[in-house]
Amino acid sequence: MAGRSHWLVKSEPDAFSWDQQVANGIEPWTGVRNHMAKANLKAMKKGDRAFFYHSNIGKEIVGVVEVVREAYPDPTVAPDDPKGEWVCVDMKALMPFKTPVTLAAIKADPELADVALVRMSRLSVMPITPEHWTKLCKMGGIKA
DNA sequence: GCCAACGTTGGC
DNA sequence: GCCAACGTTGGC
Repeated sequence: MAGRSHWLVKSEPDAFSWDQQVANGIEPWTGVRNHMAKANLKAMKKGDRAFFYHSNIGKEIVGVVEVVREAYPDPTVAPDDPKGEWVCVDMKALMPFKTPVTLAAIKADPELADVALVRMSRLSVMPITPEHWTKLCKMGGIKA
């Protein structure tokens, strides 16, 4: 499909890991409390794909997920949250990377120097350009 | 365990 | 509205 966007989402495996995503199948991606990340979540369309990145432990891209439900109110937001409304999307595990792509490998590649993961390390949901998507899929040993 | 980056908070 | 202090995240 034309115009499909690509993303990268981060999770600490202690909190929510790729294995859990695979085991659960479809899983709401909740807990985002950052405005830039929220804007990215809202921009996701059904059918968009995202890399699943393990932060802190592993520090590597471990698989690909697909957006199966577009942004809706995050049920984990406290009713009295002064920040008001946050959103989440539903993700489905699509396929694992044959070879996880580590942060070190991404940093070591000049072509990937401007991937948001490197430049804005604290952002938990970020867009990935088509070029970077293709390259990272190749590095992960899967077809884009 | 430390430190850098960055968002948020609170005093003014 | 500015800016310093503080808390959180995430890499090392």
